[in-house]
Amino acid sequence: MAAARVRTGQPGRAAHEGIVVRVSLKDVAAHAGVSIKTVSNVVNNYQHVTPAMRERVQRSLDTLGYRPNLAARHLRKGRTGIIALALPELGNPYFAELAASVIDAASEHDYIVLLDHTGGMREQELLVSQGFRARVIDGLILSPIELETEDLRDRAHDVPLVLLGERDYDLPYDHIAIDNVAAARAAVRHLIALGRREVAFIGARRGRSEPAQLRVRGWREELTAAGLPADEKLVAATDGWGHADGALAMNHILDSGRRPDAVFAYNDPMAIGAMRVLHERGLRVPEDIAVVGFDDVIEGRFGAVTLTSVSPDKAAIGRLAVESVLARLDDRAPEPRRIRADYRLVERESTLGRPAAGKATDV
Amino acid sequence: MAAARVRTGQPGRAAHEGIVVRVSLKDVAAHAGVSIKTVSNVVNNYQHVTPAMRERVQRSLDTLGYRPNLAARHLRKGRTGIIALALPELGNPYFAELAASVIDAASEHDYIVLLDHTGGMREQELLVSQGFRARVIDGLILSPIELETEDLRDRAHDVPLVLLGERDYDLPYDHIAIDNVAAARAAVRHLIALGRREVAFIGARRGRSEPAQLRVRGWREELTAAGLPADEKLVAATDGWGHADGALAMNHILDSGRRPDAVFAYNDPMAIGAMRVLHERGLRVPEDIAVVGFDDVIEGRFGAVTLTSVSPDKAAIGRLAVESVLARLDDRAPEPRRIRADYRLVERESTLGRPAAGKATDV
DNA sequence: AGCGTCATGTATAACGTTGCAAAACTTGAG
DNA sequence: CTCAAGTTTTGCAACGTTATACATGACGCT
Repeated sequence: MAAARVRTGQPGRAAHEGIVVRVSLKDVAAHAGVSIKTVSNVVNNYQHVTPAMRERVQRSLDTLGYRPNLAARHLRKGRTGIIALALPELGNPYFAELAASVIDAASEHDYIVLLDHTGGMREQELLVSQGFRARVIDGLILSPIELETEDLRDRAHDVPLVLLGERDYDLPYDHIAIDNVAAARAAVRHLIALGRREVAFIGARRGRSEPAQLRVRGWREELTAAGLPADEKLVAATDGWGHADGALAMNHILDSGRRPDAVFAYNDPMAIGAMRVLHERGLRVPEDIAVVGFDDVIEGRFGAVTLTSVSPDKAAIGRLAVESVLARLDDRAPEPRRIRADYRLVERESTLGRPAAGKATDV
Repeated sequence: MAAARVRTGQPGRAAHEGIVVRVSLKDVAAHAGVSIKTVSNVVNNYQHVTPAMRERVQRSLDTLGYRPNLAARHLRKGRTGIIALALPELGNPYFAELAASVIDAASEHDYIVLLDHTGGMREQELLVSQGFRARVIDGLILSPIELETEDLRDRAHDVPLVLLGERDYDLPYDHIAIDNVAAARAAVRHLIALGRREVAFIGARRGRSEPAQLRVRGWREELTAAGLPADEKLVAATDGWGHADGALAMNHILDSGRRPDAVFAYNDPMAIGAMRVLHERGLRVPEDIAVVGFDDVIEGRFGAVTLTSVSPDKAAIGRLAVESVLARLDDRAPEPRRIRADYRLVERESTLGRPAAGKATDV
């Protein structure tokens, strides 16, 4: 009962008994006996206000419990204090952790985050990028999967856009990502250094847009550099990027009669799905097959076999994304930039030691 | 260059070359040669507009590419079209999946979701519940952890609040949750039916507020009902609810010299953390120790040992939460209600079969 | 003393929308 | 042909804020 919707007919009366009425600058001005603008000046920390006046107004502000009406402020200033973050899938812990990092970074600048998910579907991504889903935002951070260059080219919109993730567009937008090719090469290099010779890649996306292409390229380049064949038969394409897709892809490779001694997965959930399949089929990780994932999500650290993974600096990515949007909003920010975030390879049990089979003679 | 911030000095000019200028009702009215209000009427599907007029205005609307200014609309109507969702931790996949479900449900009603996370900390939860974090919202869905009854009692606010989760407050707010006691009892009953006699509980929260108390109670009640001792020494308290906390708690119990034949964890991440510890210490799941989790997150289905778990109907919870908020917004909605969502127990490998030790004579 | 300069406070006009009530039309009955 | 009773359209005010430009007064410098 206490907090039901209550509104007095006469706006401007002070709050009492825990019931809130909206109090506006006008009310505060009346209470303090000054003009509305002066109250506004105090609220906005305008420079030229005498300490005495400031204190007097502040007292009224506190007494009445004034809280600015953001809609009005927005209408006047054209700013909302909200940025949107559109991610493919919240179910993937990488994106969930990234979202948390963006929310925290935004919060430091007094910005609030409106979260949306696209399911990685072009249609949804288009809607988001055109601003049809959320229209009260100052800026947009988008992690696209299927979106094409032309979809973004004619984005008729003045809301600053910052792109996240692996997709690479030749367009004048800020783009924040780790160096996916280099990171993939580091992962494959690690496997090769362990004596692995047949490295499969799971998670190349079906369809024309090939969002996973940078990681596939890294895989190919590193194998080639090591003088090993980059056998495209060992690249398994999938429809999605979840645990189940990883499991499917792993089964697919094994069913084809191949028995790679290492697997590099597009991301951790897929790697974990693949490991489950290996377990079901009696293959040991890492002895028979080493596995490397991507994203370093928390669950990779608690399986029966902990997962080696490429670990992007999520906190940095979130922070950089927010800062880029805000910079562009304020017309600071030079040319659109491609920003590289840090990453590192975290080695765990899934790549511990040399292969059992290939090195059987050692035993 | 194409989509940089561009604004003409003269608002009201039509869009051209992919550059957007803000076009208002006034511009459309001028273009169509009618009053602003008539355009507004068309936009809002007002009843008394002749088809001819409607079409004429619509043509101008389309030509100029009118899009309503939500700030102005909000200022006028007092609605934003945004509801906030405040969750403890996005890193926990349960909450991530729940967030996805809320976003989808809101989207069906043309509402957008502002996401916040509290870290499960009272201070943050208080801020959120008082509306200090997000002030542009029509309603709030909050999943509290540490918040106390008194914190909510004097919530001086007219924004509808809907509570989610296990915490139970005796306050006039809608509250959506599964029957935690019954669900916990079902989990424990399942363990007992498998012949387990010493069931540990991990994840009772330290501190006075005891957010996990309902599940602990279910554990206690079911054991007692089965004539088994509910040994409080088998209840492990933790600081958090992540994988690491589960691992810690499991180690704690084993280090104390106890060797339960089953573990019921507060949630899946804790259960998985516990299973990792069991694996490290050479205990087999489920032969030596059966494990049941809570929340049925996706990762539980892909470990080396898949996890039996209580599966709340997340889609329903999200939908019910959104509907409750909106109902209260429209002053439909009777008394504040306690709504029970469905759940079921999903049995997987971690509770497959009878204990190896206790039933050794059978072999 | 006179003048310009600067600090401080204020009145007013937007921002784009919708509710209200009145104006301008239609229609039909008498 | 008039008038009442609609139907359709319009004008105006208001939502709460801030930018602009102006008014006031204090101060320092000739």
